[in-house]
Amino acid sequence: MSNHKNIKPTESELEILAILWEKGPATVRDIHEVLEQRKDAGYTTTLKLMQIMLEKGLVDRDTSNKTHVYRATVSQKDTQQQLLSKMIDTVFNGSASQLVLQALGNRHSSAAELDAIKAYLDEMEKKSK
Amino acid sequence: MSNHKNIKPTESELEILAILWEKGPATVRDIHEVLEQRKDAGYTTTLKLMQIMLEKGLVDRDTSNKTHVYRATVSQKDTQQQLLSKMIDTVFNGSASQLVLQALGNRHSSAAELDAIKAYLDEMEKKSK
DNA sequence: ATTTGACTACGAAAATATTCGTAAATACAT
DNA sequence: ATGTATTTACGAATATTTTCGTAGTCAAAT
Repeated sequence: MSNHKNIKPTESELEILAILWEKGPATVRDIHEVLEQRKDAGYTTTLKLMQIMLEKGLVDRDTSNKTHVYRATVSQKDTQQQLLSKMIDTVFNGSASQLVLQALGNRHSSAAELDAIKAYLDEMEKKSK
Repeated sequence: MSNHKNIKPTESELEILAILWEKGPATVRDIHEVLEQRKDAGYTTTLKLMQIMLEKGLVDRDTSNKTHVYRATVSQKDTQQQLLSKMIDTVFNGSASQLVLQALGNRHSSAAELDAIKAYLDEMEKKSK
């Protein structure tokens, strides 16, 4: 029952969220240093983006120190779910399993990962009986 | 080795592509009638979008009759792959299997679909030996 | 031949997203 | 205290996407 709000981050916002999810709470500079490695954007661009994300409620921040610390307010899982759902609907004809096969097909997954998926499938079938 | 180009349709373009993939070649009116059911956009809006898609090479068209017939030039599969890849990278920490579990979790898939996935996994494991 | 209706072309407005420059605030070192 | 470096705030320029109005074309019906 987690979350009913529509999470719709833009492309750039998603990149920032991803970093926040991975590293946990971080400053603008932290984020910017990561982004800098793949794109070239100015520092204030990152800052502005994060301020906009604050307005939208995608993040909040601790302003008790001069250098603010930002934190994602939307969970990675909810966001994943949201985006997946949309993608399945629009690009995979509404079929989750079609997406699954496609995802497994063109990526390498370790044997352990595959086993985990199989175990999960077994679990589902058991429950559905 | 189908396709090296970067397919990056916008949100609206993707909706149109989805319809073209499903119905095959279609006129602007065909597309618009489908879109009309979920959003309210004017006819010329759809037309303009499709003209832009033509410029970008996402579609081509048969102009031998007055009413042009559009056809997707990018395949559904290539587009799926492209979008999936990006999504896995940015939202699923690079792990395809993480995406798979998430996709299976919150959607209903039929027993037959699940079996198909399992069969596929078995196939992969066999080959990797 | 004229009207009517459906179509395309196209420019441009409106909405949204991205980028950046500049100013003000703060902390720290000299 | 003054200078330096780092930060935030914020307006505004730019770029991109979406929307639509208007004009012109064509074919079929009157």
